[in-house]
Amino acid sequence: MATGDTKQAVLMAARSMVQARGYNSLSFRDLATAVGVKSSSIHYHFPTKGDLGAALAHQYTDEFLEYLNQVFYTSKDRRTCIKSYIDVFRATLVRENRMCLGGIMAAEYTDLAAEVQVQVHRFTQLLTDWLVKVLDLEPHDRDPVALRKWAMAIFAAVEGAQLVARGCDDVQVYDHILEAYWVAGPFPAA
Amino acid sequence: MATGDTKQAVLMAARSMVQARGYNSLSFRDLATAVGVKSSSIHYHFPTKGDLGAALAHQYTDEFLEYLNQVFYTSKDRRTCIKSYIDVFRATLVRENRMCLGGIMAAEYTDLAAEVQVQVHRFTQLLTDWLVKVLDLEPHDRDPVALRKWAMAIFAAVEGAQLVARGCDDVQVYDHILEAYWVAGPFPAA
DNA sequence: ACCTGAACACCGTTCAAGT
DNA sequence: ACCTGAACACCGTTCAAGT
Repeated sequence: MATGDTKQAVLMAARSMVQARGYNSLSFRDLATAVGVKSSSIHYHFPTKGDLGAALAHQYTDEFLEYLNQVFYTSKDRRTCIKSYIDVFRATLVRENRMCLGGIMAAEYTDLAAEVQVQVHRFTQLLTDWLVKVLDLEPHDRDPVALRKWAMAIFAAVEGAQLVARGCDDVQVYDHILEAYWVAGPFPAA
Repeated sequence: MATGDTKQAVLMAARSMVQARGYNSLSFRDLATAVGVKSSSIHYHFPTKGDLGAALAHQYTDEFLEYLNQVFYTSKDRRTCIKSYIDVFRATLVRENRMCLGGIMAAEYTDLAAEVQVQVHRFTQLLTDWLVKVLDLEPHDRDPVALRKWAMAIFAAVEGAQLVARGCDDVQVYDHILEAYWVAGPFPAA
């Protein structure tokens, strides 16, 4: 086996396990079995579960953003970008009712090691940065502060739709919620 | 100790523990220590962790709804009802960065016992029922199907705001997101 | 450099035993 | 009716030992 193969295999296996069952349910022994190694070997690459979780979230954020930036540069259209954004979250849901790593870790936040919490912040920050960039593609009347709040609102609304749809075990729920978002936003005007 | 006291004490302690650290992190031994009894005693009242989780979620939903119905009957005003709804979710967040039981269990959904999953569905169903009732207080142009989607959108948007704010460890984030929701809903119109 | 086996204190669960 | 202690197979973690 080439150098770094085990480490990458662990990260890959861990990612899908966390997205499926949550970070707390992630077991070094299950992980070891999946990769074909002993649990103590995983501790060689990731001394603590926190180290693994942090590496996992960091890599996840990077790849997520790489994809989003690709979307941004190929479309340069606000509505298309947001539609693609929505589709990524939908796709994870379809894949065995999985959830966004950032979302599931936010739910488990209080119980996370400090180094993992930092990665949750980083994920939220970088994704809302991207959304700000997208919203800025077309003219609007919001100042920078209001714009960031708007981006966070979109981020939260999509995370929430995914969370609720997962709880309903039904991707259609995700579609219905997003349909309603498009119509008028979640709240009554007056 | 009077009859049923231990059982109720277990439910109360378990609720705040789950809201703080998640269902998966709930430990029968911690719970036993908190209540002042041995872990095997808890199994007398709740044979499995699933039994405890289901009882917990059921009671939580009932109390939540009792409060919301109180709000509904005293105000009978759409905007006031939704503002109260938002405030309840804010209050749980303020209390030591806790989260809605329904939300945190939705995140852990795949790992939950079937009887707990059912209670997650029940929570979602009854809260959106209440939101439908509230939205119906004032005239609108949506058919029953669209109305339910609207209610689910509000439900998801608020859950999402709580989730993201928790991940940021900052109640202000919750306020900012809801501020943006009120302005125009999360998505750009055109 | 990378992996392992054995040990530690934890977990949910079971069950025979106590009152 | 309610509680307990001891046992079971599981956790993450550590560490001395192997190659």
